[in-house]
Amino acid sequence: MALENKGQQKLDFVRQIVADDCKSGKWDGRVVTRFPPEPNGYLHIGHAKSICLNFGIAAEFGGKCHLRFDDTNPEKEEQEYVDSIIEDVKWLGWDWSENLFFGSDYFQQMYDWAVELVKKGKAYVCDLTAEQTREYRGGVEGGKDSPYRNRSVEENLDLLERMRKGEFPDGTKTLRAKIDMAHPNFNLRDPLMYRIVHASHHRTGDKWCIYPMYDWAHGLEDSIEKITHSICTLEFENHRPLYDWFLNELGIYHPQQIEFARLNLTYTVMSKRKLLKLVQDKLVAGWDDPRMPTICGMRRRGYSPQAIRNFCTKISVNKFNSTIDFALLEHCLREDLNKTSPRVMAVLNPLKVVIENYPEGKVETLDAINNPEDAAAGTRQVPFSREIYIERDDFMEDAPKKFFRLAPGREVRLRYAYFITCTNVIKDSAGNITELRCTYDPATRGGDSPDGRKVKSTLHWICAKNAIDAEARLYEHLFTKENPDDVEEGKDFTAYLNPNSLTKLTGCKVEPYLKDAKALSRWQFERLGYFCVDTDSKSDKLIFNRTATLRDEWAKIKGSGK
RNA sequence: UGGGGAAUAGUGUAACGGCAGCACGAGUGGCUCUGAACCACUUAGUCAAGGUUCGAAUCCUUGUUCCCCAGCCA
Repeated sequence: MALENKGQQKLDFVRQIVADDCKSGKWDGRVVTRFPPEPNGYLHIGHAKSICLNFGIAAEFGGKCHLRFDDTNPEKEEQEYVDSIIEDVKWLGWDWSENLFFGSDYFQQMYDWAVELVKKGKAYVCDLTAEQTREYRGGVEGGKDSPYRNRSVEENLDLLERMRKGEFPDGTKTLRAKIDMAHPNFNLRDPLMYRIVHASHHRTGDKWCIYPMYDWAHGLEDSIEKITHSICTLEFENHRPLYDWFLNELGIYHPQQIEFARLNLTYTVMSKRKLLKLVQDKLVAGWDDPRMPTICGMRRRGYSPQAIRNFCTKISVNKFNSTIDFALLEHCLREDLNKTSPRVMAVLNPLKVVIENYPEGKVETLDAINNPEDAAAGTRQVPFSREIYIERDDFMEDAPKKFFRLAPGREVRLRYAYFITCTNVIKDSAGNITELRCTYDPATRGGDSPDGRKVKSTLHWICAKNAIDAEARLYEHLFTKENPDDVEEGKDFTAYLNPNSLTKLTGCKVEPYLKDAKALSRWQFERLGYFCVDTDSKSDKLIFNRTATLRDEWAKIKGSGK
């Protein structure tokens, strides 16, 4: 496992704490972190930040990182999500070894500890309804004590036991910690520990009808697993006093909670609720729609695990909210894909070219380099004949000065093949260009001219006789706004969905070399971008997702109107 | 309004009382059988005002702005 932080002496604030603790011997040199997802949705790039932080720290400091499902709410959690989360963390390249845990496995221990707190007079059964509980909690001026706050230990013990046994309907009773109803931090105003929910749990079935709240459960889970550094997001900062209170009252092993800022990305929504809405309202094709910032969506789009990990290293970790420029993610993507993706030629919008002085019926094969960044990737053979396809965008009848590509009378190079010169433009009755006539120079075979003359550009092309048809799916940002939540009163984040976020192109032409390309394999289509074989692709119906375009100088010139 | 956090180029992130640096983006040029990659250069910053100090992004004071918290969600 490559350590992205190896040799990096600047530690982020979390790693600094861990390093200091290792030095002082606070945890006897142990480092144990955990990634604790709730299995109620698919993982996204924001989770990747947390995953890389937790697993990364464990790897760098010679510790362990647990994968723990925080499954304390049976009404929202499903096995489907457990499976996808396991798959995604694995795909990102992290390994939890035997340390796969479920919060629900600790339900009995949690209950025993609750009984202990009741016996200490630190917890009580409360009969207030949800609405009353809210009223009693109060506002900034403070709350007031529940009328059930001073029940005897015996009565509380009896009621708690009967809650567990299922004697009471949902919502009629709760177990609450007895702390301080006037505390300025709302989380300490006698927080709920258990609520009654007669629902089947994806792992414990109907064994339990009371379920622990996050604040009660989470620290206990960390304690049981002997976590050293419990890393969570900023919104739990207000909960830390409660995290500490429970562990102190119980007098059990007490990890340190550390909070960091969650990831925000331009042109992206990150909350599970919003992603779920996109899926449920069919605004995207599913959780793994390549436009989604989910791990499975990005995988299908063609992102590599390494690109995502490099990105997570690069953005670092901090305590204040920030929004990362999507361009940085794309930079990390291209950086990795450039090194690792085999090159191939494909024509997205074909324009037929007939090379008039090339012998009819002749087919020859030419050597092409698979990856100029990686000599070990070797070479392949590309067929060539009299009729080929080039990209429509690579020809202009009235070419401006900065357009270097093919135009009437102009000579260009066909990659790995020959120099050709455009001699004639053929149009249909509506004036659309349907075909180009060219001549070639046989002396330039392979792409070099013996007389040393230069051409301004090199075009990709596909031999018409051997071309394979393919579909290409081109993606843009899902939203047209950098911040999709920045909308007018009364609208929500779906108001600025990009109508052009997906363009399906059929009739694309690709090299025969791609005939058996495997699902999810990643390629660079030369001069166009990085593409990934879609999971729905078949050998007789190839589908490619455009992961990212190549940086495109000409597009900038064209776009600026120069 | 109570409590908890935080502010460094357009964006992100370093500098831990001692030269404000790096990356992305943007721009210019070089190179090129990918207008890619690569290389060089340019651009632009300490929230504000006071104070301590030989010296402050860093310490102190005051202010400003932003984020989080009143689910029987996590």
